[in-house]
Amino acid sequence: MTVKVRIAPSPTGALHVGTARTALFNWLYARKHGGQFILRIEDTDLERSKPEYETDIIDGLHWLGLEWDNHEIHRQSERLDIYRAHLKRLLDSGKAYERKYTDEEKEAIAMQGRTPRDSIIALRQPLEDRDIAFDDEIRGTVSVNSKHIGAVSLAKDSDTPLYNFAVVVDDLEMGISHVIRGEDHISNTPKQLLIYEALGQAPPKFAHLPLILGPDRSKLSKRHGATSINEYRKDFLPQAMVNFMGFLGYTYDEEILDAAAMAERFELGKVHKSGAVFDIKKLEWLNARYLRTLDPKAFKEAAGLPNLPDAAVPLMTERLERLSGVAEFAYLWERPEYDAALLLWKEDDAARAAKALSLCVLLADGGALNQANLDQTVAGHFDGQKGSVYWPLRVALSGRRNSAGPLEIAPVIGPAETKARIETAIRKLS
RNA sequence: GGCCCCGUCGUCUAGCCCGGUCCAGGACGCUGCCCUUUCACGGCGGAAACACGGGUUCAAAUCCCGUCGGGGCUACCA
Repeated sequence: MTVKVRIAPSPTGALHVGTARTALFNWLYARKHGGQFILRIEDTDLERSKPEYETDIIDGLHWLGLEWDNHEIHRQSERLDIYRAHLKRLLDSGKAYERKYTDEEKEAIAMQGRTPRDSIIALRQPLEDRDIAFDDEIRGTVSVNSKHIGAVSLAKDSDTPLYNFAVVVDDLEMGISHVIRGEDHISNTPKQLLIYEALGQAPPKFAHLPLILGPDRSKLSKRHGATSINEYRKDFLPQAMVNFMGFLGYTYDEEILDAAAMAERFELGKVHKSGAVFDIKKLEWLNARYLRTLDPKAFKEAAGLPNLPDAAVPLMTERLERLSGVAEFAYLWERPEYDAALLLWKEDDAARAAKALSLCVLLADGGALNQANLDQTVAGHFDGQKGSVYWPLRVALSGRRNSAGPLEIAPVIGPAETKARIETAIRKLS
């Protein structure tokens, strides 16, 4: 069977991590089987759909590197003719009908603050009770009795199809082989099965992915914090994000692997059944790992610091978890502000620190500020107390309680700036 | 409420299908020590889980039943 899958986001909000993860799994499955991966924008809800959300979703998918087939974007709003034709057939054959709302129903709708219409086009459902079942690729058989399935609404009118109907028609028309989507759609599936039946067509295979959960184990949503992929772009590398999302509902033998490697190993049947909590700590750990593998050019681009000297890169990547953390390294490109007291190592006094720094200036002048000479200074003048020399020197260069080492910083800022900063420190001590 | 899905360390999970090799393994996080001028990296340790109750069996995290718990859905949204 030719594999053809799709990601079908609705442009009623920015790209949600759940949607991104679903996109990834679909992409993985398509890659694994040499199939196609389609992007379909489900914008039948005219009131809530916004072009800027569509743009955001597309940008986010590009950022993650989840490219879809032919770069073609299918929009439901541009396929109205197709739904209309199918709807007409259903109406003509009596499989669908115009369902009048009762006064009670209208009242209930009005209670929700919407103005009710008089009728809707619905599926005419069989009267007898029977089990509607499907074989989920992840969960096995899922079965629901038809009496528990409510009215299946198809369209508001011939020009405005509703979700369940549009999805079925599109999946059919596009020849989708596997519908891989979130678990929150399980209860829609029996309704859609009824529509396939009315249309006289065989349904595709279904696979329902476990949900991504917040710390309280409910479906990840706004109240848990950032849910939009956009909000992660300033801190995380797309490779880390993809690697992380790949583990939300699946286990690979290795911890670190890229999308192509995941695709090789991916099997639908191995997807987990229960929801996974989105653990930002693990994402940070992964991100740190990926950051360290970046070459200077790639890092500078990702960090938005095009003018950073290459020598500064390893020093930063070894310490960063989030991209926005680069601010902590401002001492590499601007002279730091700090309190003189910070220059004092443990019980050392200003005189001792000043003496250490003066010796450092001498070394810096001679272009001899290196470990061997520094250690010699420590041994010769400071009773082997390395901190008495290294600490004030480091603070002179970084202005921080915590930072990279002085011998790492000096080459980055250059000899002249190094000397100037040490002299500034000595002045602070007098 | 009804329907559906799920239930191994705090979190992601291996093991469960094909019962013994599991006084349950790995990773993140937490934590102790080492390295060390600080931070980070790195190395070596530690604490930490089979939801509960029955049953089947010589033997159950693994099979069966029940209970409890959590979640999803219940639109003229998707």
